[in-house]
Order: sequence, then structure tokens, then C-alpha cells
Amino acid sequence: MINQEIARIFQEMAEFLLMEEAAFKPQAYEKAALSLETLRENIGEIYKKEGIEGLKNIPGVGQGIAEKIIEYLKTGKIKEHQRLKKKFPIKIEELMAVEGIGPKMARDLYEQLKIKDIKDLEKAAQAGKIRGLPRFGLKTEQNILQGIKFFKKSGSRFLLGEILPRVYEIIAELKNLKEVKQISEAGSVRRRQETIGDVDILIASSDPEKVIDHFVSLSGVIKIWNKGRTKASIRLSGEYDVDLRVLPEKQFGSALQYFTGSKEHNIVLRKIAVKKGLKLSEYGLFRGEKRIAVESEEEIYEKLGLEWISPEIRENTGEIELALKTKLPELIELKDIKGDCHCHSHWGAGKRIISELAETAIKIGYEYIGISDHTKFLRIEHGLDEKQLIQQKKEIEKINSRLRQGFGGQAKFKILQGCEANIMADGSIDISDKVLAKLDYVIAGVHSQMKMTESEMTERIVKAMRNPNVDIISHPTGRILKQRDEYKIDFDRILRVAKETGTILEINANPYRLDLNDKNIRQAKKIGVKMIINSDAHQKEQLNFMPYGVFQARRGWAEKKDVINAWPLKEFLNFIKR
DNA sequence: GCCGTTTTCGGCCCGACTGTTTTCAGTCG
Repeated sequence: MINQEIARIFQEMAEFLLMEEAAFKPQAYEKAALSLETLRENIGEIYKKEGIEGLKNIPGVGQGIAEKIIEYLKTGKIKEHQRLKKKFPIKIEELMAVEGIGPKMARDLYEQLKIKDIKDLEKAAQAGKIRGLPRFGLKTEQNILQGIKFFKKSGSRFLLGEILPRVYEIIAELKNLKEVKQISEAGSVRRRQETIGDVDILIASSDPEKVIDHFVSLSGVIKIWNKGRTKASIRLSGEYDVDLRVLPEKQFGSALQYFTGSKEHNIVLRKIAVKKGLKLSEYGLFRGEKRIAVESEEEIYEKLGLEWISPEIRENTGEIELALKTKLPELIELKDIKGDCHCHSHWGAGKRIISELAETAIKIGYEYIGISDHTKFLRIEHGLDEKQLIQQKKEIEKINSRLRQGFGGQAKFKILQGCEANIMADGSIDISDKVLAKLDYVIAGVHSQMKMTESEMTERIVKAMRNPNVDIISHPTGRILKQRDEYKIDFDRILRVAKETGTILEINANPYRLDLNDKNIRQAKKIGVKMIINSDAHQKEQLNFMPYGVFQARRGWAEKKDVINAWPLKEFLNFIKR
């Protein structure tokens, strides 16, 4: 996408300009880059429709940067960027990925040792050449080697789904201490980001020593990075790090606000504070020397003239502007979810776990569950054919009538029958329309031949959406976190056709998928395409993936009205095509 | 280079930590 390309160039220009010690320009370019990254409309379209004035309406884009955008649109490059690249022919992004290296150090390393990338850097450090440079020393050299080691084994981010359950356990255990007055996760975990670098936990206590002693002796600790008077860092057996900070009780609110971030969100809050003649930091909101808010986040936001903002949307992508006008969306909550429609019973593999899934769903408090097994094209998953689907339908009817008896004849809980059919390369579905029409709903998804061109893949999915029997598209972009990128698709077109045909897009709650992502969700909401949050459970325990889907939906600003399995079952069934 | 219910010029977010330094620049979150 062209927005991302230009954003990347501006980001790089910001780093180069820092190396040139330019004043204020770097921040300007960085701001423009960030703004383009989160921009939903295509920048080329904006220019075509509204010209340079349209570009200048983008926050952080003024005359100068608008002209550079136009230059890129017309010639495919930006002269100023070329000039900087020539002056600093280095892989700046790569070098800065090493912890402790920023633009200035990268510049010095290039100018004095001709270091252009990590390979050069490692060689120089190993040869002991870095320690002799001005403003560098032995310690810095060792830190660089350490940083390279970490960089190499990375993909060092972890899935929220891998980490959050453990965080809940740690919090529950620390809560048992009577010295712990308040406790919360902070940082990207609290914002429910898809992936997490490290975990931040905050505690309010008057006896930090005791709390920290307990913290570093938690089960599963394999390394203690540091243990201070009010903070400590540990590495857990999953190879991820947890930082703890212990604060005086009174400071908990401002510290929680500060350490939750995001950085971009906090920067804007601090600017708002400055404008009001105040100062915001982790120690509180101040007017001069006087602390006017500190104990709770609500208090801080209120004194800044804002509604309290849910952590999931604290990304400075428009939430602050809405909070100023008290117009924040009412984000969907887990308790709004009335049922789960993407659950596999592995019926074709001879398992009969439908009633177990139903029991689990009843325990969760759902009003219905939808069984949607794979279909015949996916042999390896024991996909069902037409005949098996009809047999399964009969069994589900039987279980449903038994359930009704259990509830004294009342239909308090219902099992629906769907399927997760395959969208073939040509866009057709691997189950006959006649049988599809007999099911309560039909999910269709791409499970093969994922390396098509953008137009091929888009047309494939569009054709499936135009099938009147297809209600829902599962994991619409196909990405698997840390493993595989999304398919090449024209998501705008998918959205337009979804809107036109009334097709529902899935928010797949599996922590490895989380597909749609937050940006997709915001786009869908804006266009008015409805979504459904499904666990994609392959065993009954995985029905508990649902919260991750809800977090993702919240990160995409989705409300109850946008998500059909937050509606009463009757409305849901009325909405789908049949 | 951007931006404006204090400004079209003069501002531009905050604090801790680290390593290298005798007072601070660079990096990070």
C-alpha cells in the first residue's frame, strides 16, 4: 500500500535528519509518517480528488511534506530522501533494531568505521574496534554484542494469547500478599496488543521490599535481571521478561496511566496538559508545584477535560479528539457475546463432541453455539461431504430436543449447524448449494492456494461472497501471526462487496490469527459491514479464545451494533441471507 | 517542517538510565 511506502520513507528521513542534527524537522517527518501509517484512505486517491489541499488536511502534513508526497506519487521517489541515503548509505532500520543504538550512534559508527549493517557491526564489535571511539567504551561494545544476540534470536515478541493467562496468574498470586494494595498489568499487555515485547506490572504498596522479594521468587523465574528497591525484572520460563514497579499507593493512577501508554497517546496528553498550563508525568498532573490529580486515571483524564479512554484504543488514532468531545464509541464487551459460531466438532474424524461443546458453551453463559466443521476439500481435516452434513444435521436436531427437555421444554440454548466450507481457487464452494441451503448458516474460507496475485485472490473471495448461501467469511485476510503474512487482497473491494451482499466478516479470536486486525475492523465499521467474533475452537477448551477476539474488536473500535453475535439470536438469524 | 480559543512567528513532551564524562548526550519507553 502506497501510504505505508511513503510512511516508511518519511520515517527513514526522520532518522537521517536526526543524524544531521536538524532541529525539529525529524519530529515533523516522524509525525507525518505515523499519520500516514494510520490513514485509512489511499493517499493517491486523496490527491486525485482534493489535490494538495486534501493532503494538507492530513495531520502533520503541511506545504513541504505535501509537496514531497506529490513528488513521490509522480516520480516514485523523493529527491531529499535520495540525498540523505547517499550521505548515509546504511541500513538504518536494521542498525537501530539493536537495543541501545539510535541515529547518532549509527552515524558515528558509519563515519568512523564504515559500519553499514548488523554484519559490519558485529565484526567491528568482536574485533574490539568500537571501544576506542570517542564517547564509546568497553561497556558500550559489550552492550552492542548483547543487543545483536537478542536481535538475532528475535521475533522476540510474544503473542498476547501466550502471555496473558500467565499474567493473570502472577497477578492473582501477588494479590494474596496483604502488602499489595493495588495491582494491574500495564503497557502493551493492558492495551491488549496482538504481540507483546515484555510484560509490565504495577503494584501500589507501602512495603516494596516484601513485594519484590515475593516477585523474584515466583515459580517459573529462570533469571533475575535486576532487583532494586522499588522495581525488579525477571525472565520467566517462557523466555519472556516481566518488569515490576512498586509505587506509593497515592501514585498508582498517574503511574498506571503513564506506563499503559501508548507513547503516542501519552505525548498528546502531555501536550494538552501544557496547553492548560499543567504538566503530566508518571508522578501526577501538576499545576506548578501543586499536584492536582494522581490517584486514579479517571481523575487525570477528567482534569485534562477528557473522557476516560479504554486502554485498547490508547494509540492516538483519533480517540483523544473524541474523548475531548465526549463522543467515544461504546466498545463491545465480552459479556455482550451471546454465542460462538465457528467451532469444530471433528465429526468427520469420527468424534462426537458436539454435546461437550454445547455444555461448555452453556457454562460460559452463551445462548447458542454453531457447529461449523470443515468440508470435504480439506481431506486432511476430515472435512464433511454433503451426506455427512445431512447426517450431522439429524444428530444436532436430536441433541437440541434433548436440551429442550433438560430445560423443561424451553429453548434456552440452541445448537446451530453451519460449516466452514472451502473457497476454491476459482471462487466456487466445495459443497453443493442444495445442501448449503439446508444449514442454519454457512462460513466460507480460503484454506489453499494462498499465493495468488492480488486481483485473483480478491476476485476469488468476491465470487464466494456473491454466493447467496455464503453468510460469513472466516479469517478474511489469512495471516498467521509470526508465521505468515496476509494474502494479497484488495481489502477495500472486499468491504464494498461485503456491504453490497450483506456478507459478514469474521473476527477470528484464535490468538495466532486475530484476523481481521484492528485496522480492518475500523474500516469495516466505518463502511457498515457487520462482523462476527468467533473462537475457531478445535477443542472445547478453545472456546475460551473468545476474549482475544473481543479485545481485537475493541482495538478496532467495534461496538455491539457492529457485531452480530452480540445481538439476540433472532436478529442474527434474520440478518444473514437465508 | 508543522501549527495556532494566548501566536502567521516562535514555539515544539517527560523523565530515567547509562556510559561516558567532570556536566551531559544519547537512548528508551
